[in-house]
Amino acid sequence: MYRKLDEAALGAILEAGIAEFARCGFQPASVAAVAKSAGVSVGVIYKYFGDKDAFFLACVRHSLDLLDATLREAAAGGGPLEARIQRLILALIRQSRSHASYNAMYNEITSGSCRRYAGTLAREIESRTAALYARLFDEAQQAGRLTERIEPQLFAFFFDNLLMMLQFSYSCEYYQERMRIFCGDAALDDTKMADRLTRFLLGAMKGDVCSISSLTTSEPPESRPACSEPNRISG
Amino acid sequence: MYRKLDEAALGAILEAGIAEFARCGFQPASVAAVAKSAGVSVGVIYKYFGDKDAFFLACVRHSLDLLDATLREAAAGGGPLEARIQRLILALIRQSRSHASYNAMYNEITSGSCRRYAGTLAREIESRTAALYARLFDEAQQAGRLTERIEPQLFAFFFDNLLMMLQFSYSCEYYQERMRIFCGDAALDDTKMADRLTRFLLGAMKGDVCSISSLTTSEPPESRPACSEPNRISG
DNA sequence: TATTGACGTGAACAGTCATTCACGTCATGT
DNA sequence: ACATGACGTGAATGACTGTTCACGTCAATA
Repeated sequence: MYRKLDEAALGAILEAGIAEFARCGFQPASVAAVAKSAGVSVGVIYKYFGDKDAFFLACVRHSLDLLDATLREAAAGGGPLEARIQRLILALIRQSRSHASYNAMYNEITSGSCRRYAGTLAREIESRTAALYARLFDEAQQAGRLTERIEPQLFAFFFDNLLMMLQFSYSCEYYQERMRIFCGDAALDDTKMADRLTRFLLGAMKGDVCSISSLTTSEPPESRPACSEPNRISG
Repeated sequence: MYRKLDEAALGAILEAGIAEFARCGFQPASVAAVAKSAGVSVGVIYKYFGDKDAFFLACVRHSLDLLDATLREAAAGGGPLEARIQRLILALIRQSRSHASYNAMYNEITSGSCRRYAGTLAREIESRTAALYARLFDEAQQAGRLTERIEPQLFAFFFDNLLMMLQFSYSCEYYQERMRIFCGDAALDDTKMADRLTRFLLGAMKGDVCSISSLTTSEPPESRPACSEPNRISG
């Protein structure tokens, strides 16, 4: 019992930390509660991680590794773009259900009490997916699969916005409740949700070549043939 | 000085509260700090609002009123659907910039330390927009302006997801940094951002009538004519 | 087996914060 | 001008939490 903690014990501490931070947020999380839930004394957390701040960052990074693996696995398979997107969405939904704490902790990271980590963590967390998605949609655009009327980075941004909200919707209480208000029972059917979001995204990728002529436009990336449909219906 | 506080003074306390809750989150927010920043003693906050929980709810509701007004105003004008959507987006972006605390507080509401309000607040906050958007897209679908392949409520859900993330992206530090990572300088141009998101949404509304035949489909709301384009390009 | 010291333990400390309430102040009514 | 009491004040209270460190334990070594 008085030997250095092994990998598994440290992992258990990190898991307990993730659960606690996800449950309360950074500041209200209690180090003593983490220690108790992990079956160790507070002392070891300070010996191994320094202080609460460093422990928090360790928890974030630990959860990042696992999320990364999920993402990579889901994105790895080949196949048509549509199928890949749908697979990614479904994987994220399922991962959010089964590892709710991980996603809930992400939500906590974005909160005000983590303000001083905002820059660092945003860069650490988002730059990977940002680059990945930007490349994906850049290639799609070159292959003529993504409308020329939206820059690939912006498309990647909207895409990730939808994915993040979907993850929160399956792992944080507030967002769960919100999804139920919006979708009713439709929220319960993972396959349906993934299917509809895929359709939504594919529609957005194809773009609407008509009916935007009247809008304020700022340097449209490319002009397109005129619209062949009735122009608009005011509602 | 020893008269009952007037409307303005109470408003100032609520504003100070919103700023504090937005800055730290619920638990770390200090009632004493709010009192100091509002120029009153802690006592009055307890006299007028009961306790910290009740004060928090009062702040949320106060900010809701103002947000509601913005939303209603932006949604009120007529005109073509496209223009209305774009106007709404632009209004939300500008409102997020000018009243960052309000949106940042929303983000805090979704956090774990507000768990016990999740149900109540979600219902209070979201049901208005949820119903509004669902009706909007229901009408659009009946007018043939929204693809039949997505249920209006789900479309409204995705729509609001995008709007929420956009608001956070202009008011919370973490999301601001994230947006910069994804979009670079494009994030700075409000008109451009509103324009691109509008295009994205209009594309999604129109839907992609092709190329989903290979996907897992769950009870597609309606069948559509076969696609006339090459089917897919694997990437 | 005796010794050693690396290691985890958890009581104790210092600081913070929500909440209370005895008190001082001043607008009002006479 | 005085008495009254409604009202805000802010020091005090009690609870809680991050962090430390003197101590006990036990695996390894000779």
